Amino acid sequence: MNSTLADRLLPWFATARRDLPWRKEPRDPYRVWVSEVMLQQTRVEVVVPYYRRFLRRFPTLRALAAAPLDDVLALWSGLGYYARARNLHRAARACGGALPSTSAELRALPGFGPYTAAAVASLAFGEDVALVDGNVTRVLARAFAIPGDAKAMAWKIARDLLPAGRAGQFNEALMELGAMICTPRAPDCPHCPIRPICRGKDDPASFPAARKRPVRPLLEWRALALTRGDGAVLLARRPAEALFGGLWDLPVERPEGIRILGRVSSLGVVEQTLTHREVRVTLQTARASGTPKSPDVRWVVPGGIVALGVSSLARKSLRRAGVST
DNA sequence: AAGCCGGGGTG
DNA sequence: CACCCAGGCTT
Repeated sequence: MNSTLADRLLPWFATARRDLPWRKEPRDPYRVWVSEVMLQQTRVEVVVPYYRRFLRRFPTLRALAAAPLDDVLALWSGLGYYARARNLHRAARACGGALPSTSAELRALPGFGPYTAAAVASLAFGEDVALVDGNVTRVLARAFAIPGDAKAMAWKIARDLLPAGRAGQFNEALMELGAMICTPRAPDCPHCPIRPICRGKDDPASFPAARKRPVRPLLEWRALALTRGDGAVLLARRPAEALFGGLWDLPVERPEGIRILGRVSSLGVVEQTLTHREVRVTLQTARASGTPKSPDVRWVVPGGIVALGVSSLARKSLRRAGVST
């Protein structure tokens, strides 16, 4: 008997499956969606606490659609890739109370690419549709010894292997295998359920082929921590299309309507390494007063920052300036 | 097809 | 320090 990959994978998954908050049965499409978006390029352990907070504040799609974008970004603060939050919010408002139930319709909503549309459709609506993420690419690249860039071939193989009527389980099992056994480094081949049919088991490090990374350019920014007598700090909203778009941050210069009192002093340098950028912020501080002219500039009192979207880098600068976040 | 978009855990 | 994570959007 020539047993298939699905035949080996599904029994293993039934016993090894992690208990994650978005796996509660019956699957709620909204919850599946939120988890899938948060999990884009983001590890499970990082997502879990964000997911719990998000669902507590926005328990339903309607609650999310009714909320202001700033509230959504506030709960996304620190998670990164903030376009995900903006698209999630846009899609919630666009889909009129309920998610569409097919991958083709989902694909038309903002933030739904090939992966997320297939994930929500198969996991929440039972559609027989394959998916490929970083885990699946790695698992299939090894299992079938795919040379070079394995992504496109992985999609073809995933479709070929998909067991009818069990797409959701199969997709989740494939990703779980990639996360728990067939890991990027030091995969646990001896305990792998598909080891007998894996072509890459003797050389897992060769698959998928390594991509070369471009060098990280250095961004040199300035930031001004202007504080008021009552402890408030002045924040400015970043342009939507910029890095950290739509989030609140320390201003680069003195905004219109603001007077600086006394002397400007240095707070040194704050740094943050991103995937494609190295950011170095030269930080200064001063006492100030006045009323900002732009609505995108605000005095934020201590404790008020929690209600705004703020990047991890901005949080570092605020901490350096002695502002509690 | 390639570049851009965060942040952090891990070897 | 390099690598990569339940990717999508833009050009």
